[in-house]
Amino acid sequence: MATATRRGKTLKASLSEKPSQGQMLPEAVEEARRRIVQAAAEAFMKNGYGATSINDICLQLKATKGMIYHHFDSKAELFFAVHQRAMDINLGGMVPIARSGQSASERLKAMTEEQLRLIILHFPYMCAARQGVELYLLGSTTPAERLILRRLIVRRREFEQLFRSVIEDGMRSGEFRSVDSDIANKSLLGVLNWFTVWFQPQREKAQDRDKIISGIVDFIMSSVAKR
Amino acid sequence: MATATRRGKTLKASLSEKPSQGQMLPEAVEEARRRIVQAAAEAFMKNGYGATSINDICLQLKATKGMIYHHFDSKAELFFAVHQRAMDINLGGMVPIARSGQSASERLKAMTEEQLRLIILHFPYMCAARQGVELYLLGSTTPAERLILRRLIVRRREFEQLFRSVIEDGMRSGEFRSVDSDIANKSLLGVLNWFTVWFQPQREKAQDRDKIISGIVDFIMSSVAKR
DNA sequence: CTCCTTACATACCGATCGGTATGTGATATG
DNA sequence: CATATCACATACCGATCGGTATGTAAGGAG
Repeated sequence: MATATRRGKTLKASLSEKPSQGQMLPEAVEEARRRIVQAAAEAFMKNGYGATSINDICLQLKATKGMIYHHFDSKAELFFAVHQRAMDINLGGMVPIARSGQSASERLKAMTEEQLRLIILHFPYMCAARQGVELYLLGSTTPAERLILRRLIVRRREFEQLFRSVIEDGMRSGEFRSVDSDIANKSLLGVLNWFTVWFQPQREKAQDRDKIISGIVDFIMSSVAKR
Repeated sequence: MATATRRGKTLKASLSEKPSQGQMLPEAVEEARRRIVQAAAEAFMKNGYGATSINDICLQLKATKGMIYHHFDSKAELFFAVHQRAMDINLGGMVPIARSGQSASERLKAMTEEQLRLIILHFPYMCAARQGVELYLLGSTTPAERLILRRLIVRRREFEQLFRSVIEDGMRSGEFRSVDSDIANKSLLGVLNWFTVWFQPQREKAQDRDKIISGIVDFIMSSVAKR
């Protein structure tokens, strides 16, 4: 179709340096939103949610406040989008492993390993997500923000529950020693979450990363292994 | 001396509900500073450093901005005082145990247990201190703030080094299995630091607290124990 | 071509921020 | 008594915040 051809050209044009104004394709709009969320994630990582201004994100994005508010209603909703994306990544990575037919210890090992890789690969998102959890748990939010955060925390709990289930599976099957699964789970997540604080993606080299990952996996597996 | 007697009376008056104005005793000044730092710690815990305004602290303290700025030059210095106090508590608790003649595993167990108790006991300070570490590591600070934070991080490292030394002692003595002490240390601290995020002092009852503490200690000890 | 919508950019708003300048009442000093 | 100082309280400042109102250029529809 002629329309399709024209659309194809418009799409390519919109994906180049300067996107065209006026009516855009859904894909181009999606791309614009994606870029904003990416810039927001990086800004939130650097400054924290509270200390990040919309202007900071504009600077990162090399765009204006008008553009951001054209796509997102508020700073909170932008943070929501970042956190949402992080949970998509997390759940998308963990669910297949959790549902695989492997043994509990194999699954736990694969999950922690993959989770650490995902954190490194999507570092700004994961940093922002951790901040979201902190904000929610410490309860320092406006009612509007809290409403938005609540939805995210539901998915977060789903994510955390995956680890807990595997721990409990391992205890039932006798692979793991007897532990308080709730405490073990929170401690495990503490190790992973704190990783987003001290790890510096731009410093560490690839081989060091593998060492770090295997070291943390080792730490966690040992904490639930039988003596 | 007559002077001493008068001073004694003034001190008592200053420690009551409404402190007297005009010239105050050093002890009373110290008490005023202590109350400000306490209020600041609670505010920083609730809202985070960036999102906490001096007015928030005033509200918590039921005082005015004038009073706070009479005792502290800036918000950063106030945060510094909170973090400093937290490190006093931490080092004051850990050093004696670390230097005791006990075995590495006894020391590690005692240190984590005591650290968790200290976190619960001085919760606002510990939450603020964790935020300080995050702020520093993520590097989102003004040059002035960074200068102040740097001094704190030195003490923080001293604190963290205590755990690391014990881990290495345990490996040398054969009490612990062979691990990457740096990774194990950071993971251990992750468990402790994340505890300040998910633990809610006002909810948990005393007996539950003991269960939580022993659960976390168990998790950590197992992670370094020999199979 | 005109007209409308989209996708921004620009200019601006009230609120709030950290910080300061100044006023005020109590007390120590001489 | 006068005077100085301390310990605040009050009033205020420029800067910056999240958010909005409006202008404008680029398409698509007819």
